[in-house]
Parts: sequence; C-alpha cells; structure tokens
Amino acid sequence: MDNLTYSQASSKTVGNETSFNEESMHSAAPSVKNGARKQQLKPHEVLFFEGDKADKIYEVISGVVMLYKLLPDGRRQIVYIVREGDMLGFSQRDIFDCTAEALTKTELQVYEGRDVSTSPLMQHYINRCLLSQMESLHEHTVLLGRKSAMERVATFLMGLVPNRGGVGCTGPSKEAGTDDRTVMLSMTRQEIADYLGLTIETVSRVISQMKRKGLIKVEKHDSIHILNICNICQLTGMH
Amino acid sequence: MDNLTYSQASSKTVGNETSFNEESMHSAAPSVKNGARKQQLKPHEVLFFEGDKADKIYEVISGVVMLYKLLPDGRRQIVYIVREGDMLGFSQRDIFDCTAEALTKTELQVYEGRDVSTSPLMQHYINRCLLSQMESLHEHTVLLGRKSAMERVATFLMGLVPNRGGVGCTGPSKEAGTDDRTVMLSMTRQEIADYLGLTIETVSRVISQMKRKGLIKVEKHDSIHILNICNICQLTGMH
DNA sequence: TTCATCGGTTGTTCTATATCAATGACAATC
DNA sequence: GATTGTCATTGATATAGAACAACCGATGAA
Repeated sequence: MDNLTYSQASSKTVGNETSFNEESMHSAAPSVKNGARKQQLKPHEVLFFEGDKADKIYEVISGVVMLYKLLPDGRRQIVYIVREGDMLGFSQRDIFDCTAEALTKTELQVYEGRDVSTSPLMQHYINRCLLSQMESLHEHTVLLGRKSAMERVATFLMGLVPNRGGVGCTGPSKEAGTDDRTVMLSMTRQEIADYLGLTIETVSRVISQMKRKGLIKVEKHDSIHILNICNICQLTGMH
Repeated sequence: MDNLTYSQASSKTVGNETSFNEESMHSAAPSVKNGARKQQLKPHEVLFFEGDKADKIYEVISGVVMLYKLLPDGRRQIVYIVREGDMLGFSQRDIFDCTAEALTKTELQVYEGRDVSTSPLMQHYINRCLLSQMESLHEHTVLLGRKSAMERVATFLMGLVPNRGGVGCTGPSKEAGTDDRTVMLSMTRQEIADYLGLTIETVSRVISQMKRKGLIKVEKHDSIHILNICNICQLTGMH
C-alpha cells in the first residue's frame, strides 16, 4: 500500500483562474527541518526528465518551469506551466511522468521525498496544491479538446492577467478609466504552440490578427500589452 | 488558509496505464465512522453539476461516471472517466469545477467533507488518488493536443484493456497463442467524441476504418472485440 | 404491422489549421 | 559591419477533420 512519492501540485491557481502570489519571496509550504535546500536553474535547464527516479519534490520560489511530454516522433505537449508558489515533482509511481524544464531563470525549494511523506502538514499542503492543479488541468483539457486557435490564444493571455477571467472576475476596477495590462509571456512562440496544441505559425498568425484588430501591442516578442482586458476575455469562448 | 473540500482522485490508474481492481466490490478507502452512506445512480443520472456546492466526495464502488465541462455555446468536453475504485467530487474552492454524470448504473460510497478533512488516513488515500488522476490527465492532454483521430481512438481502446499499453507493458502473455480481448465501451459515440475532442462522425469513421482493416469487430455498438491488442497499441502514436 | 425514435453510419463539401517555403528582425560573434 | 543563428512573420498550398445531409437498423409503442 505504500511506495509514496509525488508528481505535481500548485498552491495558487495559475493559468486560467489566476490569483497571483505577490508576497512569497520564500517558500509558502510548511518548513521541514532537514531538507531545506535551494536550487537554481538557468533558462532551458532541465530539472528532471520523464522516466527519472522521482525522489524529491520542488516548490518554485521564483521563475517559471514547464512540464512536458514527448511522443517518440518528436511531437511535444506542454502539460503544465509551474509558476511562483506552485509545486512540481510529485509522482504516484517512483518515476516522473513528465520532463521539467525551466522557461526562465528559476529558484526552487527542494524537499526530499522522505521528509514529505512523514510530515502531515506538508501532506496537507501538497493536497491543496494538487487540487488546484487539477482544476487548471480540467480547464486546459477543454481548451485543447474544444476551443479554436483564437480562443486558445485569448485564454492563454487571460491566464497571464491576475484576478481576471476566473469565476469571481470582478471586471475592470471601477475607478481606473482604462482596462489594460502588459503581460510577460516568458515563452517562445514554439513553446506557446506546444502548450496550446497548435503550430508556431498558427500562434503567430493569431497574434498578428489580434494586433491588426488593435486588441494588443507586441513589445519585443516576449511582452504583450493588452489594451482592453475585457475584449480579450470575450474571445476565450467562455462568454 | 483553510476552506477545505476536494475535487478528484483515483486509487487505480484507469485510462491509459490501466490496472484494474478485481476485488473491490466495496470501498477501497479507509473507512470513516459516521458517513458510511451509499448512493445509486441510473445511467445518465447527474450526481452533481459544475458550480454546485462541493461538500461531499464519492468513491465509485461499481459502474462508470464521467466528469465534463460545457462551454456556453454547448460544446462539451469530458475531462475524466471515473471507474471502479476511483474517486470524485474534490474541489479546492467550495464548488465543483465539473459536472458528474453516470454513464452506467453506478453505486457510490459517499463521504462527508467534514469526515474527510479530519481523517489523516483518508487524506493520505485521497492524495494517492489525486496523483494517479494527475498522471492520466497529463496523458490525455498529450492526446488532445497532439494526436490524430486514429491515434486518439486507438489510445482510448487501449485504455480499456487492463495491464497493457502502459509503462510496464509485458506484451501478450507468452502462453496464450492469441492476443485478443473484448472491451465494453459503456459510452455512446457522442460521449467518446466529447472525450477525445472529435466529432461523432470522425469517431464512427475511425472505428469503421479499424473494422475494414480487420483490427476489430464491433458487437452491438457498445462492445468491441480487439483481435490483436499489440496491433491497436501500435496505432496509439506511442511506439 | 406500422410508425417514430434514437444512435450509428456513410457520403459530400467546406474550412480551420497544418505544412512547406521564403523572408525579416535582432543579437551575438568574429 | 559582415556573418551566423535564432526566433518570428507571412504567403501559398494541402489536408485532416468538421459540418451538413441522407440513410440505416434496432427497439418500442400504438
């Protein structure tokens, strides 16, 4: 009944129903006596490969990590984007089911499997994280199974806007006359394509289309200025 | 830090890396004193709707339940199929993120949220279940994002064959000269389509194609005889 | 026995997105 | 400041799967 390691979780929902974690410049998880080790990753450095032995779990202190799976012919699907406050590395079996690779410079908190499985507080925290990731995954499943290219990209952009587009979306704040925001993609077009189940060309074309319609302004490829958040939200297929 | 209810889990991996649960004609989860209630569902009876208050979790004793989400224009995506030994009903927020509907006559074990959050054993069990579901979801994400219609249907069929197609697949057992099996779909073509991100017509055509190639025999729509499991496995895109 | 219903199949046409190919815009290196 | 490499954009064309439509076969009621 017990060969217990893990394979994924998030404390804050990031992705579709975003709610960012402004304060956490250090671990949000309950501390564990021994294994309080930190680890750094450079952009595109691999933390672990699918199939590696899973004996540690990680919390993202800062930066962004992607989890992906490859098909034998090279097709790639990014299955989850792990952001500040999220966790990764859980597995039911004793091996990782995905590859984890940093998108940006990243700092991680490392927890040893043994520490985790003996700490009820940690268990409980992980549990909460898992539930949050599960909801994001469900949402992403709908995106991949049923949404058009335009809807996918719009949903992706909304996922980068904190506290908007989710269930409790309040709309634009009353005071401010504007409803704009600049979001950092921290992903290449290829990575976005592999996340959204599209090709790089389709992603590029949809972004150009949004540009032409005056919905967004692209600033050095990695940063997009959304001129009216509600307008993008209307394109997600959820309204 | 604590408004704790849940939203999903599975004790056995069902779907891609299958490993069926032959014995469990009763709950596999640790028993909880008070809330040991059972519940029956008729085919296509809804257990709960997306948005309903989430205060119970369920274990499937027998039968099959689907979890799905709807877009406002009626597009549906089935995000998970819950089978014998699996659990459902978890949520991080206090509402369900999916609708749960029985595919077949179903018997459930019902656990009250309060019982769950106070039982460490239950917590631990749920945790294991969540990890298993997470892996299935990752696998399904690859299917929806990157696989062709034929690969999707082949993967779906393999998911109905216990102990085959997974990481530790042993291939056909040495003794037996044959490598066939009859699987029950317990889903209509429409439901399969909504699970695989296809249309009903495409599902039907792919099944007909497999029939024409002599890979399968269809018996009264709901039951498919796979003549050579390895042959189907070769079509999943994972070899 | 007829009729209606429901789920499934098959044919035709259409279209969104993939694929293939060329060009552009930087940034890094020599 | 030329050269190279990487990533992105744009155009032309192909195609897998969607959409629309007709039909089929089993079931069940009148």
